[in-house]
Amino acid sequence: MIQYEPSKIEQKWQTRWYKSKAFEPSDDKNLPKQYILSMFPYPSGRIHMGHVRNYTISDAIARHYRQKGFNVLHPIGWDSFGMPAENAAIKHGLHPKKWTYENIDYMRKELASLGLSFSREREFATSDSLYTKFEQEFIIRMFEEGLLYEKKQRVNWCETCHTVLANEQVIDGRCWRCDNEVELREMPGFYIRITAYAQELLDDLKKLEKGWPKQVLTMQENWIGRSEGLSFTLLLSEESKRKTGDKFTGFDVFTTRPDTIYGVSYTALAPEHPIVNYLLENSLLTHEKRAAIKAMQNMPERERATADKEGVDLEISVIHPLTGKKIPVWVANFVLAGYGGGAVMAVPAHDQRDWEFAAKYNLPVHEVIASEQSDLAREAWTGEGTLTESAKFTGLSNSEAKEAIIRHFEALAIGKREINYKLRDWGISRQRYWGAPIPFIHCPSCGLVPEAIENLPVTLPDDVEITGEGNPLESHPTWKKTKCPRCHSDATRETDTMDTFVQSSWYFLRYCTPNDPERPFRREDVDYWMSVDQYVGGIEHAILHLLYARFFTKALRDLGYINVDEPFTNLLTQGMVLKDGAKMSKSKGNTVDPDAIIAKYGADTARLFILFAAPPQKELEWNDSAVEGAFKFIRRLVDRSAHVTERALPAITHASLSKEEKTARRKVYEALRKSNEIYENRSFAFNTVIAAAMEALNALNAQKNPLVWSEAYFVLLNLLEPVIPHVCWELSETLFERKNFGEITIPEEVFEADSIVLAVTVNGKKRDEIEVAPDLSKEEILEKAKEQCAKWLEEKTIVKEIYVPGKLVNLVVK
RNA sequence: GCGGACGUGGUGAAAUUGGUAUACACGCCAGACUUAGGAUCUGGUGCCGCAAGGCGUGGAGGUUCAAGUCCUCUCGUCCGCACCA
Repeated sequence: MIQYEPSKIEQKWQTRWYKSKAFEPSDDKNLPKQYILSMFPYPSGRIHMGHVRNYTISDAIARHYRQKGFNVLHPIGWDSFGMPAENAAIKHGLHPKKWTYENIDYMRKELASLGLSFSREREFATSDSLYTKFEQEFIIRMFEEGLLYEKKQRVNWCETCHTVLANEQVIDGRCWRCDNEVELREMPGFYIRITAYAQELLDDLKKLEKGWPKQVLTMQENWIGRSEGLSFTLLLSEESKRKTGDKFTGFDVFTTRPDTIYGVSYTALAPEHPIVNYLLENSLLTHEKRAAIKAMQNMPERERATADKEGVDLEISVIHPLTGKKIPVWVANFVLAGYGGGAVMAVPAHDQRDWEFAAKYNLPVHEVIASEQSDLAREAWTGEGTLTESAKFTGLSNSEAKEAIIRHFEALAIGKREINYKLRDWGISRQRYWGAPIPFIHCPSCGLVPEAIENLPVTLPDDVEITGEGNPLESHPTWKKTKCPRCHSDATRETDTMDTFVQSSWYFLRYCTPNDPERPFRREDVDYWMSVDQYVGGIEHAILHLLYARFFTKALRDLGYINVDEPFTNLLTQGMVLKDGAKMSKSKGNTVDPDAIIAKYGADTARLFILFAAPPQKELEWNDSAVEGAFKFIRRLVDRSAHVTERALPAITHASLSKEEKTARRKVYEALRKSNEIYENRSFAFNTVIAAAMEALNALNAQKNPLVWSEAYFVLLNLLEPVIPHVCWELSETLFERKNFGEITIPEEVFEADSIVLAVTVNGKKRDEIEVAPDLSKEEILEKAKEQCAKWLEEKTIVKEIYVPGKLVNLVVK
């Protein structure tokens, strides 16, 4: 028996690949290309099984395309800014930079031990100052084009820790670290105007329909949340105008149900609405009412969603734009400040929220859409119907009325058709040290000024102490002190750093030109490599990262940097790795350490198991004995290679072979055909290719022909190389001097059998099988089928005979 | 509530897209070799039944010569969004 020692083979090939730069793409831009990309990792310290799965999938795809003669870019890098580095600094007293770069060095070795065919020359970390430099340049260009702006925002603030907290860091209204109650605070921050691209981001989802999972497209569509309707102004009544000091004439509302306009019985403002604030500040409400409104304002938006409907009558009124009647104005906790002007027209009869609010505060309900199924005593009627009590629109169906009423408003110039999006602008400010500094300067005379391009990058100071309390850039003695690039007077640097999603929004472009110190990338390289042909990563990035990256690509296009509309043509969202039915996690203690698996069985076994146990899109349940099974298959593959006698693809006269030999040959080429198919149709169902290869090996065992064995190894090592590369390179080198890596033609004769087996079914139920010559006539086949199934045909009349060539015969009897 | 994905043996999963359901693997059972086996090899393994046979892709209907696959309804699991006017 030939020994299979994975550690020896794997080390040998990993070293050879590294030394020979085997996986660097060619500069020849005439070659057909494939850009295969996995989502880059955060350098948390050690790789986990999710990484192994992610990179094994993309590696198999990359290796396949290399064999097919493509120029393949399969890069790796590090998403290396972020909070865990600061947390480690607080906990272990390590500098975030040291911690991060040590982790990168360790994880790079771990990934190498998997035999991944990454380009080494294009690797970078997003915390490299060169990367920061170009990113800051992009941000400044966006500012110049109005795509970046500064405004005040309400944020979660922890007074004891002296920092802003992300929503995920607020647990039951308290700080995750010190347990102090979090307060909402208005703070200035930088925002990227992603909403300017809402329509294009929505429209271009169509371009991705072929290559992206439907689920992700739907999630993005919902997130962008386009809705079409009518926007108009509700004017304050004369006495209300006076009451609010003539500061306001009215407010805008947006509705998707203009057909219900005659059913408006009150209106409601968000607690943050300027009119509400005016009433509060000028003590125009009772003490109780003011307290109630303040309580609403202090409740975070996420909590309001689950809270009961609450409101306060503001004791002012507006005029209905069509009827001229007075309508009371309330403040309500369910009205969102950031959407549709922060105010709604309320139609309790035809909107469930409005109905609940009206029920609670005893407000009138006017039915204007009639339907037999409607029961307004129980709930609002939101379905179709006919308009009633709607002046000249009475009698129209509500879908006709929508259009008619919008046109009516436009004709009178008192309202207009409007499109609203749920998508909000992207707040990128983080009061954190370990991130890319936002390259702006606050000048007492010039205001907000971008840093001069020639001064970039604005880098982080190394001499900081990370305590977790406050932003170290803020407390650093000198860092933020600078000169205004415009007037050269003393000025202060912005101390916030950028959200790490900014870095991951353009890293795929940086890979196109290997580590150019002069520019972010070369235009011609991007033109050649982009878009990414296959992107592989977790479903958890379905919205944020994938939406931001799509936006960034479009924005950089419009800034003149690139000529690409969509960054990722095809997307594969891999399933999670589970153990005992739950996601592997340290806290659950159900992790399997990739290093230990590689040490015990080798990388090829780990890769084989991961690709065989489930299709890549599905969840993968870890199974120790199935890992063992994968190892045994490789060992058997190595062992049986002793049957190979030829050093090249042998010529075989198919007709001269025995039945078993023919079957073995057929199975081998079926596996090859399957392999080609899964890449072409982008299903990447490696599990079926591996199963086909196992079937072929089983069929080979039933015969002894050395030529058949030789041919089989020539083919099987070719198609298994993407999955178990080390052992395939080893065997291929020894047996065929690697001449079998490349395109292999499938001889069609192997699929032509001497005889074929047809199923015979009676009334669709399988009763027997017949073996016939492939060229036998339909009549003879039917005759034979009837003969063999005579038992089932006794005392019956055949009413129909169906013959599906190569498949079956169906006899329909009565 | 809205949207999406998915329900196939004891388990992970196949099924050329309407044509022989359960390939391949794990597990289990039996046997061979062996001092031994948690190694290796061989065979068996959907369910009920002694058998003939019957029943089987979450459930109920339907279309069809033929349905895991198409249609309608329904139950269940998972995921995303969630007071978006």
